[in-house]
Amino acid sequence: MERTFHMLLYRAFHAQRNALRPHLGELGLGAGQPKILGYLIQNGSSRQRQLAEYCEVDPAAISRMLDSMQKGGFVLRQGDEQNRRCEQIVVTERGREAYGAWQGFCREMEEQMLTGFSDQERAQFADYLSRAYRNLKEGGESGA
Amino acid sequence: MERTFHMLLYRAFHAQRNALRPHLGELGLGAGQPKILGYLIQNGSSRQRQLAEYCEVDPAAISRMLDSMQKGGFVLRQGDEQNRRCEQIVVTERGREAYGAWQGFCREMEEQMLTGFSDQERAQFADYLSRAYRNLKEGGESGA
DNA sequence: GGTCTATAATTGACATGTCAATGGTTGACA
DNA sequence: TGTCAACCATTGACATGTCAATTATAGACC
Repeated sequence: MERTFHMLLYRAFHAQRNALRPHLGELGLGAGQPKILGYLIQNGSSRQRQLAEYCEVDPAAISRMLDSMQKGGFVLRQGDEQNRRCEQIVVTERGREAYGAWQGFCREMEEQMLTGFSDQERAQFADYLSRAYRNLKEGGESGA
Repeated sequence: MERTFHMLLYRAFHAQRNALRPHLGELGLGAGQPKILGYLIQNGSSRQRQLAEYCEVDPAAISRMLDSMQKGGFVLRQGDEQNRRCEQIVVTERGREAYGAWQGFCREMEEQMLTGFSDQERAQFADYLSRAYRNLKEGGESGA
């Protein structure tokens, strides 16, 4: 039944998303939003352009997600004095809390996903995924 | 920088989709549509409900994709005489051709993605992805 | 036969992603 | 200084996904 890697990756990814969806609902976050919070927490603040690059997503998507996250009280847009084109985005306390909870859910999901994997297999799996990503990324840059 | 499996899987999946996107444009297909064609080609025809289960997607999404695919001449909806609630979906010649081309693009992409992977590593990678999928799937069924 | 429930598909409302176009701001350079 | 290109964010149009509600048909049971 078509055991292509395209299919395998799609299904694993999809199953992950489905496993996490209910928790997103609990937290009041959308699917792409925890990633944004994680980046902001690590970096203190960020422009939307940087967020888009980090998330590998169109800036338009970031813009709209931030609308919703700001409404939910997870982040703030504070204009940049030096450069009025830009917005500096910062996380609120509420955003930090939500991200902490999210990480817990992710760990649970990951344990479930990796049931029966030895430590060595986990490391190998992570390595394969990284290499696959890099291979595609490089091709996309030079080729296009 | 947060090396979670959630992140790793997301990025690999995303890179795959980005690599294939231009080809989808060429073919006039949307992202979820080749999967539908593949199923129809293997099974001759199908109801929309079955397609939704196979694609692990809401029936509503299938309904709208079929609208577009029918408009594009890739499939036909032919009512079921026995059960007028249902539609039997069939692939057109154009649909078969597009799917053939799609498979070629997928193989190319896969080669790119697996550059530097030995045969044994490929097999292992596929195995890990399948196991991860099954683990999540089972948990989702019993747990929820 | 008539009602009641289950099923197939569709539709609407919303979130997220793409691409293309727009608006403001900055900065470089003649 | 004035123009022009580059850049950041936003918006609109569209595809895809979710969930919830609706419509039409089937099938079961009284």
